[in-house]
Amino acid sequence: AVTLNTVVNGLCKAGQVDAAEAVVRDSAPTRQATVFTYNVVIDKLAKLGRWDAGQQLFREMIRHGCKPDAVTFTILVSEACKQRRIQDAVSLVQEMKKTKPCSSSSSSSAARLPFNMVLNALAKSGKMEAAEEIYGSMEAEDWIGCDLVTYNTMLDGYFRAGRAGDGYRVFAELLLSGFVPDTLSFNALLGCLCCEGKLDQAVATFWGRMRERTGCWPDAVTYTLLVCQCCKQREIEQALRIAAEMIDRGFVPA
RNA sequence: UCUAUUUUUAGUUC
Repeated sequence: AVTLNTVVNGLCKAGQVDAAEAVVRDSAPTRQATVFTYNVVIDKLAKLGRWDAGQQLFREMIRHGCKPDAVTFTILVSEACKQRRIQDAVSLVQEMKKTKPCSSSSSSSAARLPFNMVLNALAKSGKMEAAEEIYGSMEAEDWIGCDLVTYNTMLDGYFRAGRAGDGYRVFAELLLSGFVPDTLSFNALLGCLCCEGKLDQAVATFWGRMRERTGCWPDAVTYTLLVCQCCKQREIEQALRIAAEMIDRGFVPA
């Protein structure tokens, strides 16, 4: 098995993917190929944009009793997202949920990665119903779970979809799960408040809750968001106050 | 062996 990995790895590095694929395929009856072996080739195929070939090998590994791990799914999902094949990415992650890859490279955070990637792709394309479904299954499965990135991604999705109410709900869920919101969480929350026209609450949050016991500070995004929103609402005084702090802290106006 | 996993931008004029 070690030598097979070495050969396959070498072939891939030398750009001989087809040969590598053939070697892995021929070795199937001997069961010498490990997840690692398959991952190397599937990754190379993905990098070359050969989606179908990658899928095929993925199916083959399963058929031959080699169980894909979190890395396998990450390879395929990241490639699917890159190619805007959102539906494929969703299907992969659903399949992963069913097969529940265990041990080896499947620490909880490794398992979470492809799910977060899909969530991001969905949030970016406004498909929040689909995102919500995945998010729900992450919460439900203890071997996956949600992390700050998960919550921030959902928050951002709802913010850009203009769905403030759902944004607040996710923010509450973040807190309920015991996470401490960071600057990104607050930026999305502030965005939700602004898009609902609750500028006063956004400003209050900015000066208050955001810096209390969270240890997080406004960043360039926070300042841009609030200064622009204040200007839009003709709250020039407030805009200037915020801009002043921004300058104080060494941020340069764009 | 994988990683595109999370954030912003007003008004004016045309």
